[in-house]
Amino acid sequence: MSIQLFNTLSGTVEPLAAASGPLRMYVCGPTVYDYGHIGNFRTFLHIDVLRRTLLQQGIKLNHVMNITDVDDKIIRNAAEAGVPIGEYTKKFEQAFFEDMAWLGIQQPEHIARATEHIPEMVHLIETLEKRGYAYKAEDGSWYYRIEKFPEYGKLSKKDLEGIEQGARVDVDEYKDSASDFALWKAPKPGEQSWQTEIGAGRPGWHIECSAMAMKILGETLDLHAGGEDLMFPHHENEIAQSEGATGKPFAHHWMHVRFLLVEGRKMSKSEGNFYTLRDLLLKGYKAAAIRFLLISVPYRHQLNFTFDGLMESTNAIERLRTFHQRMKTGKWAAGSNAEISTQTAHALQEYDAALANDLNTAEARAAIFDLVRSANSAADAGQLLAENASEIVRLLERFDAVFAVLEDKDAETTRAALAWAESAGRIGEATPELLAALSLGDDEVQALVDERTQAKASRNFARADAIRRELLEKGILIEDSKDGTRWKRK
RNA sequence: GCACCGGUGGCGAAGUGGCUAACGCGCUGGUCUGCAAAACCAGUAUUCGUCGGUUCAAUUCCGACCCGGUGCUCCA
Repeated sequence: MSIQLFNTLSGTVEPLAAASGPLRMYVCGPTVYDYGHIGNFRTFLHIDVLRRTLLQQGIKLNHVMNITDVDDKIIRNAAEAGVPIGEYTKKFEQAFFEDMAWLGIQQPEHIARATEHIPEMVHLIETLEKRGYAYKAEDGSWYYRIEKFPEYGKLSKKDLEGIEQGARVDVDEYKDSASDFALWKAPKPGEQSWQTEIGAGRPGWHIECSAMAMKILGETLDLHAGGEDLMFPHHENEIAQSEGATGKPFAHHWMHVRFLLVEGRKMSKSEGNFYTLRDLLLKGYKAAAIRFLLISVPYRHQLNFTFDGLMESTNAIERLRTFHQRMKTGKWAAGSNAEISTQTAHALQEYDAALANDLNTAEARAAIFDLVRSANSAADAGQLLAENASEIVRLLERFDAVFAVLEDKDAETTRAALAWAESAGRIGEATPELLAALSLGDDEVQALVDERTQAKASRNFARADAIRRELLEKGILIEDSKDGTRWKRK
């Protein structure tokens, strides 16, 4: 089954395929000037969903993500912090990868840093100059001559006149035309710059992606992806630079992930609804729940991120995990119930079809929940047999290869976040409930659970209930069943 | 202002020119349980922003309007 993916360039849903060999995909990564927020991660999570879906279908990938480690904001913030930009960006790059791991986002095959590819960018600018697309301005900056590239605007469906009339493009006295964009910025006093064949300075924002993508993946990519905001001007400029230099299509397929809302409003610092992953972890929300919420709404739809939604995701994951455990560890009679087997096969088919249909994660999720209900029901009625259970476990594993929420690593992740908060002087932001919840280690919990089991055996229900209440106050939930007592962290 | 996207139950959200409008969470009642929890069962939108139009038939197509978002400017 090939996957159908909306292509911004053509405006239609098309099969995503590699021209040859592994699928060459380039993703615009973060500018490492601050901690990543949930909007950033919505994009990277959906790209992770794409990545995992492709891998699940046996498609080999060559996936590159860049790290923008030099730009205006970095220069400004590093100067304010009084540290060299390399030191400044390193801290946030590390935090970014830590966040990615906490959210279960897989590492791409290649990470490309802008500052490590200055020669490639310079070379590309030289090529563009030879072909008449680039010119050097009086101050030593280099610009791209947009009028030389008539296809400019084909991705974002803009026409040049509209852009020029938009008027708010920066007016730079040295440019030939207001809409020309910077390839290379002349040095300013006190700013980091590089001495190169085209003069001293630092790269413009767009050139790094063209240079690194083409260096690592070749002149034509199968897929290029990023947040919807990057469509214009960033991706449009990448196309202009790359196609101007090679005369070949830069990327066949373009994928853009929609922005999210937070509590129905756009997320912004001034609205007071701006959250980094770390903010949420310190409030006691689980990384898995954040992941699940951010991927539950398909990537082309606007997601409304709310705290109610986070609770919903927490509970929904809990239900899936409980079900997974039940199927895995339950004692089932030998054999196979044909009806359940058919339902499982149907769920698998629906699940695969949903993801293949432009990554419809909402439908894929629904297919799984449908099966949860019918299988639980059959299990309660004693009609679910061993073979059915293992089929279902296999299906859940297939689901989890993309959704990655079944394994409970939440306590571990939250402890790591708390350790960071401690070192960053932000431990005060951790909620009392969260600190209480992690105050007991697994062994201590188990000891109390064992004591309660003893109390129950001797019908000392008062003591048993007291222990249960005490544990609940620390966020630990007790479940008695025929097969013994289980516990879990809320 | 111009362009594009969206408005579906208490909340989130899928979807389709005509079958009972998925799925999750929540809530209510029941089964089970020492009591809980988990799980299951039943209930929870005569209706898909508003008003018109096309059609035998529209939530689904068209138009206007209202609301939210995005781009035109740094932004995932």
